[in-house]
Amino acid sequence: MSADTSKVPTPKDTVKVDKALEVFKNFLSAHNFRITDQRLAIFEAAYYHPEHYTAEDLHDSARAIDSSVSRATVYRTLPILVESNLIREVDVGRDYKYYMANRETKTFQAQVICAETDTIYEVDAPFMEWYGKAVAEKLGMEPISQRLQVIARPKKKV
Amino acid sequence: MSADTSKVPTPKDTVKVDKALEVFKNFLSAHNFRITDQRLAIFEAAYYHPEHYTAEDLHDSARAIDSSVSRATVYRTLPILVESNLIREVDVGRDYKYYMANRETKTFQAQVICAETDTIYEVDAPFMEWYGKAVAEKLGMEPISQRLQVIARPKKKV
DNA sequence: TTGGTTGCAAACAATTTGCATCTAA
DNA sequence: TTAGATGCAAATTGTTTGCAACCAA
Repeated sequence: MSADTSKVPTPKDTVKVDKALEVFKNFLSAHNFRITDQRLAIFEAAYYHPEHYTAEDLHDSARAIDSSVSRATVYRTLPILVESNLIREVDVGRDYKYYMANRETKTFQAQVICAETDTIYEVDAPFMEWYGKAVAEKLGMEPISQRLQVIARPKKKV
Repeated sequence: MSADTSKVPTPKDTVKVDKALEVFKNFLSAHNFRITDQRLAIFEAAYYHPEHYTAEDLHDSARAIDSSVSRATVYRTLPILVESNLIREVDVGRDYKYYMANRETKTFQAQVICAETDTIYEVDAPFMEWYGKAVAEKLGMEPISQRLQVIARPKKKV
């Protein structure tokens, strides 16, 4: 998350932080959206939040940075963050949505949801991109996005 | 769907209809649930409904059979139908759920959702069973269920 | 100055639930 | 007879929206 206070941030950290923040600011400007304290607080909370989080989680985290952030503004800012590709939505079929930072997106990822702990794991699933394309192909279509989700339980040790 | 009215139902049709109904009635009895007119109407509407449908769609269809069926009873009966494996839930990430009859389930099916028409297509995806297992395996888990969904658009004709 | 933003509270929409009444077994 | 079912309407819950006050550009 935020820099370890026990030492000065490394140049590398600074560069990374600035890059994402810059992307966000540029995105706002490019769309004639204003750069407000609330949006910056939500960005910081959203981009550096570890693991998956709900809108409510994000509301809490953003308030810790700027207590004036309202729930409505969180909900209004989430689509902007998703659109700018800084975070992504992870819908696992609950009645609320999860989000997570897009810090270092590599290959396609599937979600494995543990039925016992409800934890959501992101797992590399490199073949999916191709396989989803093959499935869509059967209907003469091309994929825009896809998701593979596996509800699973821990294997019993033998 | 229902028998062609231009001819007498074949013995085969009759057997199929009776079988599903019997499964439902047996399921109810086995769980000490009562066999009511409303549940029978909902079963019939749910099991013979073509394609995917929402709870609201089902409510309409069931009312056409028995006008006394309330929305609450539809919602209360859906889990029973899913549990008895006569229908299955198809969650495509909207704010309401879809259902569809489990008439002849063969291999694993993926959903392809057309971004232009919103139509949901069920497509055989025989490898998924194995692939989902492989993905869960990476975490030392075994799959309980899985879903592959592809949002797609029609390919442009060249 | 002014058009985009905000917080608040009310509005929404799908689904669930409390309760008095009904009914299958 | 009686435990389970039903319809109705109210409640729930995550999310959206109208609006007057605000404020970034």
